[in-house]
Amino acid sequence: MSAKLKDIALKTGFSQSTVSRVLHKGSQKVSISEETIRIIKKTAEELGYRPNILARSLRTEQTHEIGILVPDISNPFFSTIVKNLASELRKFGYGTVVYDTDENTSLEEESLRHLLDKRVDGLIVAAVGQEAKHLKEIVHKGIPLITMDRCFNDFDVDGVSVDNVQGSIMAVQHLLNEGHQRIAFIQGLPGTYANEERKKGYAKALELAGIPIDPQLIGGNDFRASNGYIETKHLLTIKNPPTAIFSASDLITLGVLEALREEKKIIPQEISLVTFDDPYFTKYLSPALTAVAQPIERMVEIAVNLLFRRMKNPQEQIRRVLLEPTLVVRNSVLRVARLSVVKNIRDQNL
Amino acid sequence: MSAKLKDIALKTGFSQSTVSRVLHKGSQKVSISEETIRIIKKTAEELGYRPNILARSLRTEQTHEIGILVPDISNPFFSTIVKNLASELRKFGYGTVVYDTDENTSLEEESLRHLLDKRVDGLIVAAVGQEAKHLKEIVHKGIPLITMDRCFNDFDVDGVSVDNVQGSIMAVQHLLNEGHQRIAFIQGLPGTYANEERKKGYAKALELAGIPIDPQLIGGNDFRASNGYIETKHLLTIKNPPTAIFSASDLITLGVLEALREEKKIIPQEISLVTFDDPYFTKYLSPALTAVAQPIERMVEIAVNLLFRRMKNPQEQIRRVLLEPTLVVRNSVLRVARLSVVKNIRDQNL
DNA sequence: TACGTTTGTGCAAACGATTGCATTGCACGT
DNA sequence: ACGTGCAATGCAATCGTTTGCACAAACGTA
Repeated sequence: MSAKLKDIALKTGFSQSTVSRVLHKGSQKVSISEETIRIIKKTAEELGYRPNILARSLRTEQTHEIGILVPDISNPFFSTIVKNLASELRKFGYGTVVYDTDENTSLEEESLRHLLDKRVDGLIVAAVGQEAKHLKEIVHKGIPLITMDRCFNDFDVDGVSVDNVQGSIMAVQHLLNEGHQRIAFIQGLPGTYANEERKKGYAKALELAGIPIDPQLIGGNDFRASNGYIETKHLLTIKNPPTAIFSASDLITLGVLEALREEKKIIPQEISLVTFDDPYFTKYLSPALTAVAQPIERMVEIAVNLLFRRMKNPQEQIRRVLLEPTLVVRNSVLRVARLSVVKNIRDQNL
Repeated sequence: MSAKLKDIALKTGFSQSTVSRVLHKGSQKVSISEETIRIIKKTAEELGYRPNILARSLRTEQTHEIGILVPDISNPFFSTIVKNLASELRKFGYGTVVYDTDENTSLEEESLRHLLDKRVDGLIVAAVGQEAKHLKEIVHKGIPLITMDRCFNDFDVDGVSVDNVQGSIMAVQHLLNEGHQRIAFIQGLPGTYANEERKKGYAKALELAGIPIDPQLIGGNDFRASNGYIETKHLLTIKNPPTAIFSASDLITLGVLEALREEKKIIPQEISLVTFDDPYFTKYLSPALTAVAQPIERMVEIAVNLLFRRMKNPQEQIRRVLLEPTLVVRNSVLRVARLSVVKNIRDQNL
């Protein structure tokens, strides 16, 4: 179809090798006369030459493509990550191949296989997170892989995540400082790194405050809106309901909001709310939500950095970076009057 | 690295050709003995053979990849489209290569070039929409291309979009039916297909109602939140401000909400709002927004359908599909009392 | 028996680029 | 005058698959 090296070679009278060397300044070892370079470049231009990257990759065993795996690209958190990753990698001349695993480990395995079949030069993975076996295999094969956002305790690999424990602590301590004592936690998918860490932070904050954990106040089983909805409905029916809810992700929070509206509970007057994650629309909700924000740009930058470092030097020591989240205080938490706190405590003692 | 056809050939004693024919049930023309098939498949399994798709594509001139171009993947509308497209195409054994053009025509051209370099088998494009020249070239080269959501008047190519004129008419007529007379329109990027069509619908609805268009009530110049913010602020300062705002996209609407909150305008009591687009969080906003929803799943399905049809038969007649949008009525529009309507009209006559 | 036809397999040429190893000519030093 | 070295270029193998063509054996048929 389009022009190839051979065509240019034929037209200029030079050999294919020379043409190749001119057009792809690769092997700088050999020198070529200025005149030749001029002629070849000109003819290439005229013929509208475009290299066949399939052939090139086949030969060089490099695709200049990075595989990206995310659990749900329709989630703004991940689509923003993808967007930033693509633009960051472009700067270095790398393309991206994105797969959505739909929070599904077996789809994740399949995607990974495809990515390997495509011979990507490296991988950046926001894993589903329940299993790391397939990921371990890849690292074992020597393919550069960075985990992002989601990582594993039992899998020592380069990665960057936010400090989930810390984020939860910030959220819960904020609630405590505002006078809340009965704080519910609606969790995501148990067994995943993010969820366990966030739960740990919740527990830690309560422990530090000397408040015993009430198992009734912990519920939920996945990261979806429906989960938030169901759990909230349930929390409102228990004997001594929470005065505040801390929810483990933005989607869960949307479900919480829906349930609260249905039950005509006003935020924050009747119940307070803090959420993990801070997608771009959080501040437009009414009330604007107090949220634990993750530094996405920074995370992306570091992930790319780690990846290139690993690609350049496969022997390099493993690095795991933990970023600090930020608590963005908006209007979804009510300051509980001291009186009522005292009253609460008295109630409990009765 | 991994096993290749040659390895299997060597191990089994058959030729590479035979192995190839067994493993890739391609050319069914030739027959191969059951026994041979068994042996070869078994050895392939044992060696963990995975075909090198670079070599394959180089040879067959088919990549089984579809290029997808969207103007902003961090926008839930497009990320949902991408997600659905990927899953739909997977069913047919096709992979996807996604590029984000960042609403930037020159980046779109560059992405297109990359996609062609990658030898994708077809393209589904949600164009930036100001220029179609580069897209025309591609179609001219005979590469299957479908436009989606964004299309062009002066570019006759297969495509599927929502009926933007109709969507606007529905939105504006709803406002009119609820008694509004002064309806502002905050538009997106002028010159783009979607914007012009939406503006046309706005004008048409007013015309049908016999209401003259007040240029003061039309503003805006891109699809971003900041645009909505600025225009709203401005609209609130004019002498005879609107009682309702119709905004041309979800992002613009977020800007509108921010401005209205800053100005302490209560929706819908003090000002009504209808928005084009209906991302998943619209119903969680307070109040939940009345919105023009686009049938994304249907659109994706049709786009894929059109693409395969075109790929199968390049000569097929061109098809442009227009889908009906839906008006989702929620709580952001106030029914204006008849009295005040009459008063409005009297005021205008004075 | 002789001659199509079918069945199962192999040979070798593509696909388009890269690159180690020649090869050629020329300038320079001795 | 002769080797030495460098600059500029070409040869040809290679990456892993696919596939048209050839071919041998087996089979059916008259």
